[in-house]
Amino acid sequence: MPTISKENYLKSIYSLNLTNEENVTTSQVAQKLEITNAATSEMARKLSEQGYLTYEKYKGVELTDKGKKVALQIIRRHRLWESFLMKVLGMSWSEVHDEAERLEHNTSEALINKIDEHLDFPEFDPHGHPIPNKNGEIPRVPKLVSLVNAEVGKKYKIFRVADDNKELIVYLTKLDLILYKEIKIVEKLSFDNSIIVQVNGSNHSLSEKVAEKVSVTFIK
Amino acid sequence: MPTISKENYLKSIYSLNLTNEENVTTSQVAQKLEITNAATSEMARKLSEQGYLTYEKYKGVELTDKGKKVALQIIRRHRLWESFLMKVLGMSWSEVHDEAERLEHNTSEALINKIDEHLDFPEFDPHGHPIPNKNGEIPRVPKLVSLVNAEVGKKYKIFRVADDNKELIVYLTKLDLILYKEIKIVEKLSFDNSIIVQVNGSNHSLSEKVAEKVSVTFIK
DNA sequence: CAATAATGTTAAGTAAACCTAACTTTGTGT
DNA sequence: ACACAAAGTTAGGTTTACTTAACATTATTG
Repeated sequence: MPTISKENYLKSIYSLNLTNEENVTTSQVAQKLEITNAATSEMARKLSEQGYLTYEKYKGVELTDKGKKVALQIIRRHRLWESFLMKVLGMSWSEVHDEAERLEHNTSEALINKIDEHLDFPEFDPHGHPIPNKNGEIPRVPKLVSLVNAEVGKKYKIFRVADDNKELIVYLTKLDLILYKEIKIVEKLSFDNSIIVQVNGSNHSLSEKVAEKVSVTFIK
Repeated sequence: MPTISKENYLKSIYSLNLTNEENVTTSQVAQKLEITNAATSEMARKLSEQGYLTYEKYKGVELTDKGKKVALQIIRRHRLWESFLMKVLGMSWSEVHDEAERLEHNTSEALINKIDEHLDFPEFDPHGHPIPNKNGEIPRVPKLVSLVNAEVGKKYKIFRVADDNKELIVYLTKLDLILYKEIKIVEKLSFDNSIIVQVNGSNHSLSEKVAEKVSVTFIK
């Protein structure tokens, strides 16, 4: 069993890999985990010794099947906990990420499977991220567009919101920009890349920073 | 905030203190936590430096109000988690202790209060232990007798079973010696201090070791 | 294409929480 | 009461996961 710290490295590498063309670098991981590059280099060496990833100095890391398996397990736990805390215990969208971040490392297979069952095996978490099943298989996700690339005049449904920023989520909730909400792109302002969207009949301006964190699916 | 390790020391000291006449000694704590006396002595020094307890060399430790507060908080989390895992997620009596042992250190105030509310503020956990409330107040417990001291011919209700031994709980469950079950003391064998009890009309012999772990209330 | 900036690594040090082994204090039995 | 056993403490060592500072490699750019 990897330690909590190692689980966090593997999880970070997995998710960085999804948005990376190239190999994940040690400093990307360091930034994500808010630790020094030095710590990451050292851990990369250890994790590769233990077969969780391959590591070439100055070239970055890549998860092995063994490493991916652990990462997917942690991601599964995280997303199921988030779902459970919201749906069963009524915690708020903005609270659940931090809570799940701790619980995910302290949850047995038996417990997480009970939670999965209790929720009737959900495919997506409250932020729109797919939940790996018992075997680490990930549900198919519809074609997503980042809100920054959405087209003016078209309608979209909010499908995913980054879950790692509490304030962002509080802000979006306040605007009723919640999951599965339908929105229309009213205007895009090229001088600052902000976007004006229509929600519930009223318009809101979103900065580029915010729009980057929201993914949508096109609806006719 | 104390570390997980420190939380465990404080919790152990608190519960040892309940059954102790004298001060809790470092080696009692060491035994309970399955670590060496050396580690416990050192930790006693640190915890007293930090104001969680008073420590006099060779004389043992005593929790301060600050230390008691932490201990009660952890105990509250433990017992609420146990209740929740059984009642809401259908985990078994024997599974929940170990699970709660991990979760108790990774649960925010907000979450534990949601759980408390979801369970409608229970007073006792599935093993019969009282659950401290938000303010650390402990519900009144009826007069309990250890099963080893129960009297032949009288009837009792099972009120508490030690939760720290999985096998014991599996064993008792198999005999249907579960919480709130009514039993009758049929016989006590003085040569080995074993006890024969009647449950659901049939008799079972319990060793002294087992009987020690069960507390009962007298019923007329 | 060489200088320099940026990125990444190594070495040495720290804190927490343990360990073993040696030592000290306390309790017990005759 | 005093010798010895039991209980408790201290000293020194280990592992994990970090840190800072110095060093090495790779990328950029003038």
